Order: sequence, then structure tokens, then C-alpha cells
Amino acid sequence: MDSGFPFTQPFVPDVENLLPTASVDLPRGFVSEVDWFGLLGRLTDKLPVEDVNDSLEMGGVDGNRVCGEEEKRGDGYCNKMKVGGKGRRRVPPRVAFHTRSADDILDDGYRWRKYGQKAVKNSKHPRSYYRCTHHTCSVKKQVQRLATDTGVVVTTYEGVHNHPCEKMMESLAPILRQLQLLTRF
DNA sequence: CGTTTTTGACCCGCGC
DNA sequence: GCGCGGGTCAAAAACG
Repeated sequence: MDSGFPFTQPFVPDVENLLPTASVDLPRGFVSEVDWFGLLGRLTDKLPVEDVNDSLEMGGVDGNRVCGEEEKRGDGYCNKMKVGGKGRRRVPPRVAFHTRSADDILDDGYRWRKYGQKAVKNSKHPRSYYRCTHHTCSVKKQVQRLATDTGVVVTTYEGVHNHPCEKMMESLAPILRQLQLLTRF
């Protein structure tokens, strides 16, 4: 975890060729410097839309429990949610980044809570599942090592953050204060 | 003591 | 139906 913020240069992936499941080689040290907001925001505009054809859809999380519309889970998924007939929704964007790193946990500026880990077939290394800790946010990510090259960490993001990155706001705070002072006059 | 991680159980979709 | 692979839950443990 060597996240000296801010970094030297922003890393700008080629968005045009990222869809629908992208894979980008990201140099070590650049992880926090990706413009996730802009990137994923632009991605959602062009995402394929898939058909939803009944009232049971929405993720299929846990077959046992039934929750009403108000009890919608934090991640937006619900077992039995009435959505009233056919409709269309966008599938969440998935973007994968490759990073050559000895460290599995790459600091991307957001706070994550780990909720699972699974062994990966044909690989010594497990895959870890994380969810964004922000209560209104449903973004998930998976972290695993490449089976063919153990030195490479693959981080797959799913969804778009609906809140600002706290770390970025922190580093921006002094500048914002300055601006506020200056614009008083 | 609140938050996060660990870890086996559980669920679900898919191919046979 | 059954087994398998992948994803998630949730209780307990670990952590700060």
C-alpha cells in the first residue's frame, strides 16, 4: 500500500475499446489516478441494455428471504421486487484492470468491505470479493491474481459509484477552502 | 465497542 | 435430477 496521493500523471484508458468487459494494463502506482467517475460514467451511457421480463428479476441474491419494496437491500438487489411487467435496464459496467504488483490490495481511493473469498480453478491464489462501504453505493469489485502470471493482479470493478471519492475530496479540501475564501470578494 | 475479515454454508444457473 | 463452478450470506473471530 504505497499510495502517495496525489500521483504524478493521470492514467487515461482508451474508453472506446473497453466494452462490455474491459481489460487494461495499468502500471503500478497509477491505480488511484484513474478517473473512475469519468470513465465509468461514460461507460454507462453506452452500455448494452438488457430485457427484464417479469417482477422477480433483479439479481437473485438469496432464495430464502422475501423482502418488500421498502426493504430493498443496500446494493439495490431484491429477491421479489415488483417492477410491474416488462422493462429494460442497463447492466452494470464491468471493467477489469491488470496491475503488476506484489500487493493484492490496491488503493483506488474508495473504501471497501470484503464479503467473500473463493478458490480459483487452476490457480493457487484465491479470488476476493469486495463491496463499497458507502451505504448508498452498490459498486463491487473482485481481486485475483492471473493464473498464467502470478505477478499480475486483476481487479474487476462492477457498477458506478454514486458518491464522491472520500480520499479525493480530502486532498481537494484545502484547495476548495482557498477557493471559497477567494470568491468572497 | 463498532467495524472489518474470515470461512463454511448456502444459493443459483448451467451443462450433462 | 445431479454435480460443478461461481457468487453471496452471516456468525464468529479479529482488529483498532
